[in-house]
Amino acid sequence: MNFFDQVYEVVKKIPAGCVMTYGQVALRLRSGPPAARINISPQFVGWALHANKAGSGVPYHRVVNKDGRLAPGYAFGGPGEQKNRLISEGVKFIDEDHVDLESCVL
DNA sequence: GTCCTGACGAGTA
DNA sequence: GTACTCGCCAGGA
Repeated sequence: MNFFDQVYEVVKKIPAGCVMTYGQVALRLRSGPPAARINISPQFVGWALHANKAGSGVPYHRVVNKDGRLAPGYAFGGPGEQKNRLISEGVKFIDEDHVDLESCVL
């Protein structure tokens, strides 16, 4: 169980229609179960997801940066695809590129 | 075996 | 208010 898997576990727990920021995930890992607690910077959350292969069952399109903006174009077939998945899951967008973080604060 | 990089965020100047 | 720097861990070259 490395920090990779822990990131995946947290992301997997994000319900459909909800989004979480990198910072939120990192914070959750830091304040999670002591046995699994790791000091992680938000940067590595994204990096772990990037290292993960798309299709591993990890809905990492639900992870956005603190502004609620999607990854520049490193996800799936591009930001459009990620956005598409979020919309089809019922995630609200306050802007063309910004998801509504208030719609589901975990 | 070692060095650099990498989807970010928070703090300081 | 804006811009820059540092920190975190693991994988790849």
